[in-house]
Amino acid sequence: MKEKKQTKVTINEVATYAGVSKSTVSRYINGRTNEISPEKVKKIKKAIEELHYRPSQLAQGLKVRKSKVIGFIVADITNPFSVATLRGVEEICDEYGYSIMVCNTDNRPEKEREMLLKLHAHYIEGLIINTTGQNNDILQDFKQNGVPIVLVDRKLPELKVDTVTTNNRDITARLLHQMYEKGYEHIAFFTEPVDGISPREERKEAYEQSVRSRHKQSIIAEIHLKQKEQIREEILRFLQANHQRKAILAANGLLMLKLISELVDLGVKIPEEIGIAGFDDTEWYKLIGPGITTVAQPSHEMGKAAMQKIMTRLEGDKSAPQTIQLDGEIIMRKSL
Amino acid sequence: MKEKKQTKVTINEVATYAGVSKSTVSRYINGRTNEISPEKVKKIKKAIEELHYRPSQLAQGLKVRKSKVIGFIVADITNPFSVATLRGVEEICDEYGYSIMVCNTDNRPEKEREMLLKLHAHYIEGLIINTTGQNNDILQDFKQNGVPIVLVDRKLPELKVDTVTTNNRDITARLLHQMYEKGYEHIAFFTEPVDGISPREERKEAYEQSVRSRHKQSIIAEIHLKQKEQIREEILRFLQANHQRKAILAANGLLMLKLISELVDLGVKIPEEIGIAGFDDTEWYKLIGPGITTVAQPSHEMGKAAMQKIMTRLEGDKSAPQTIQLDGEIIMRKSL
DNA sequence: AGTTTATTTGAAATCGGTTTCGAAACGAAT
DNA sequence: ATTCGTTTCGAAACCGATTTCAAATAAACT
Repeated sequence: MKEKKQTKVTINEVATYAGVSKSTVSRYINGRTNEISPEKVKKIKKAIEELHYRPSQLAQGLKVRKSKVIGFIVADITNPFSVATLRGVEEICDEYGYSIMVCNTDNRPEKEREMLLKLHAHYIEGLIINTTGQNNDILQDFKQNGVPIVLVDRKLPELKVDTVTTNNRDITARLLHQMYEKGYEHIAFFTEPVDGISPREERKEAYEQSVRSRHKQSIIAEIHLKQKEQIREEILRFLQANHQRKAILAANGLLMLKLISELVDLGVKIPEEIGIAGFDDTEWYKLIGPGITTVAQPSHEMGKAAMQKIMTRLEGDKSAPQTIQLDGEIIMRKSL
Repeated sequence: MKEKKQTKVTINEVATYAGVSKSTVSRYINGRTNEISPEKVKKIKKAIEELHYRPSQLAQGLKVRKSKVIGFIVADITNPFSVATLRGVEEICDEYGYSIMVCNTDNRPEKEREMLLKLHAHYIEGLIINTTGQNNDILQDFKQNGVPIVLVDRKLPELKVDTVTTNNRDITARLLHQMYEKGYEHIAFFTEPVDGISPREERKEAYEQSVRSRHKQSIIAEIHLKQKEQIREEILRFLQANHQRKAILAANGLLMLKLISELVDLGVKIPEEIGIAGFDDTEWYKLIGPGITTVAQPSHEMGKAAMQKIMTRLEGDKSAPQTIQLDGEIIMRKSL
């Protein structure tokens, strides 16, 4: 069995097989069957089926400047939040026949930069991005070129583009309110370095404001997850401060995971010795310890909304950039 | 500010800007600078930089039949196993400048079919797939067309293609061995319907064999996750059988999650009243109850291996299809 | 029947690249 | 000065589609 040169079937082959010109086949593909005589329609249809023809997205894209691909850039694909968003995006993409190129940046601006350039070369028609915020120039370029961008989760005020986020401030305030209601007096806020990342910023600010309005002292621990020891130290410091009725609010899921890990290792009882709550709900939080109280983000909905926005932009909507804010939900469990 | 017709910069513009022909620019792009005089090289380089030129992957791909894209089809993207694999694939893709189109099939053959056709239209150069096993004809086509395929996790013996899996049989046997060592007498196997899906099949068979070789009775519960009640019923049935020293082995992560959920709801003590163990380790298993014993699959490595294989095939390796079997690892925790 | 109008159709240009092929330029060899 | 071998380069064809444009055919109207 020699090298089968078995090349893809092209529009030309369909044309000759059906005995028409490729122009006509093209018309057929694009649904302009009203411009074609019924017999030829039949023939073309037959030819396409028998040859298993499928138009090349590349050729098509090259000609009409539409790749039918959208780019999805995410800071950390291992975060379940990202995956849920991806699923939402995918759902809408499917509806419209779009494909997704997924890129992971590991929160590294240079990698994000590369990915952006790569996607650019692929003529993506739209971009959904959970950005590091360090590549605004390229994003600007996309925008100039008429490629709609939607920021998810992380805002970027200096860039005037559509954005889908959670109502971080409000939901944080409400969660804290409930924590105070439950009698916690000293609530610490554990966060990764804010670094201009909007949800972190908003949560932190909401925390500070909440604390301030109750004339308490804010206790903020900034954790670098790379430094394995640091989180334990911060926990110990907080635990050893001799006040009662303590709780920790963790600013994101990954941090929460580490936090619980340490607490379990230290043998600290939740919620007796310390209450905890955090962001980014996942199905297994209910199984951990007494069940962990969290803010569930509507990630899936966010993905859907983002892609939907891309589509309306592609369909010509030129209205001012919109910020869609979806509501998170507080899932009360026994960790408080 | 009117419609900026701001179109992408093309090779032609670079050519005229640099005062050379596009052939020469093309030569430059493809690194054949030895065929170009040093001055022109300089000029072209300058032009490219100043114009921020990046060759169109579409045009390039159309001509050379290489899209620089690989397809990754996964049965369930919300499964952490899939994500870990994706990360592995991505890592290698990056190295070679490839992009990934991710498709989720929800384990539905028709959706898988659509995705396959879509990817085909995009001229993907390689395909990594966690298949439902119902679209072998299309996979066959890809293969015929010279698009390398790698199956991950799920084998398909009737298709002669490269495959990356875990040593399911062996690791299952070993886990069961350890369970018996620990004194469990009655071990039930909970699985989703096997449906020709190889890892499920292998795990089940290994279980049956293990049980048989010890002259015990196999207790297999086939769970349809759609039917919410069923899992609880099966659990109760097993619990109520009046033998002692029971344990459940769950065939995959999702099932395990439901299982634990129910056990917690029922207030059954793990491991006192029942031992449990399962597949697909994730970071939070150590935090659930006493810590859940699992088989950790080397998902990330599997993704890397799969993509690596694609690359060697693309580089011309014509050797017989290979099955790469990576070792899972038993992570013993307190749930046994 | 003759003219006008509407409907079908295919040839050719185009999208942005790559590649073949032959011409021009250059120095070296005769 | 002529010939030959390299090296450097651009014109043109091509990848697989879409689209314009004008020709051919059919239908409609005097």
